[in-house]
Amino acid sequence: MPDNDVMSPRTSDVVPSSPSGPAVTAKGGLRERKKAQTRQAIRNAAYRLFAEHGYDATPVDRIAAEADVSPSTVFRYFPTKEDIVLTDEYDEVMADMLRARPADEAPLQSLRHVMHQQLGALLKDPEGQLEMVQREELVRDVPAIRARAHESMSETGRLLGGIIAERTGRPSDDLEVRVFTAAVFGVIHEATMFWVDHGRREDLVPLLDRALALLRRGLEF
Amino acid sequence: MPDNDVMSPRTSDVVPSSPSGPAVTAKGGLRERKKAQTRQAIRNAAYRLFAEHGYDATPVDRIAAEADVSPSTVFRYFPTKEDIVLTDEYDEVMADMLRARPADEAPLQSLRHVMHQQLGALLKDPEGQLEMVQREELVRDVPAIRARAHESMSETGRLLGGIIAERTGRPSDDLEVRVFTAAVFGVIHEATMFWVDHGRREDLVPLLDRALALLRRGLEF
DNA sequence: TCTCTTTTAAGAGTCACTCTCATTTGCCAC
DNA sequence: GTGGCAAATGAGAGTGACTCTTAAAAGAGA
Repeated sequence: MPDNDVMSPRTSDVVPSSPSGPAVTAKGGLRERKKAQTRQAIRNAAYRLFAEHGYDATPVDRIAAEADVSPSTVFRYFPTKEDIVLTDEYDEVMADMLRARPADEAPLQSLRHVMHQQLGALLKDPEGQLEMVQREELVRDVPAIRARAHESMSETGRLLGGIIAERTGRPSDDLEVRVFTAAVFGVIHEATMFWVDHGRREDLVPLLDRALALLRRGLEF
Repeated sequence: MPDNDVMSPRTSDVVPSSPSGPAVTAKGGLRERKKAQTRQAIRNAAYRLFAEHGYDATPVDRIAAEADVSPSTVFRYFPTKEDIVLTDEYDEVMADMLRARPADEAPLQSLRHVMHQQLGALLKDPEGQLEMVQREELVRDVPAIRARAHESMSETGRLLGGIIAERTGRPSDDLEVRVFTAAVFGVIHEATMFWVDHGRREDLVPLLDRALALLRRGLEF
């Protein structure tokens, strides 16, 4: 009786090697390609239907039908309906970016650079930009998704916090480190929400910089 | 056809006047007393069962039976199962505390004082202390509750942010104000989780002070 | 005691999610 | 190619949170 574990590729088939996978099967096989394809089909169908009818008014069965798979397959790829929206495929990428920063850089600066890189990559192609916008609008509008997005941010924070702890020679669940990442990611999320709330009329990057600058000056305003 | 709106008393029958209510019915009637009583019965039953069998393994029907009410009544009092745990009855209290602070005090200091007051009141009687500990452990252990707790924190932040915005003469959804409250409440939540994670062996108040001090010095550590 | 209104219980229905099992399908010798 | 193997899928039943409707019960006030 084999455990099914189709999910969490954590990266599309562009990135060559994943440091987490236990020397898994090759990535060019027909099987792998079909999986990625199915995953994307489900996600596309979901985004389309969410945009048209709204999140709550779109049953998973409907998404399955639209993506031409069975409902059980949807749940095999995404543990919950929310997860269709909330990819955290970027976590490992950001972790690598952070590890690449000079060890003596102030943590706040390191994270600022990582954010810049990450956003730069994301906003480069219109594809990724559109998906980000759709996702953030769902985060704004759907309470269940917003709550999960927060949680997801916390996890990212914990991951990157571990790296910073290591770099500064502190225990991995040091209070200061945890508080630091909580503050930074909470602030990033809030600035992003501000951006979405205001119809994305200003550029996101300067908004993030303002937010992080406020943090750096000890929240004096 | 009257809309049922039993829920959200937002305060037990101790506090005399609520600034939000539209001059509602008196608070000493038998009806009101029974409502408060039912609400508490449900909550007590829930906490007892959660402690004994775990959150996920406790169906709402079971809670209803234990509290001797029908399942529909449970949902009339608490919109979701999570809400049985996540009271935000303290929000308005904290808002009043914040309004009572001197207008020229630094916002970070004001919130620090409010937290101290609030925690002081909460930890005074063993009743409230126990309920807080139970709640925070559920927040730690149950992802759904943790996510909602985060959300709830954000709402509190938005409420108090409005007061701070007013005080500093800024628009109510000013970026700086939003980032400020996001940082402060994110940090408070993280420090509280740290406290719970470490078995509550240290006092919470000093931990919060360390966390807020880190914020004040611009996250340098 | 008699109304009026609020609160409750009961029950049917929807939907997210889980588990199991039989069928299909890409994979890999041979 | 072909046959065996493991992985992926589909189908269906089951659980549990939550919604909505309706009729009975119970407090408030005359």
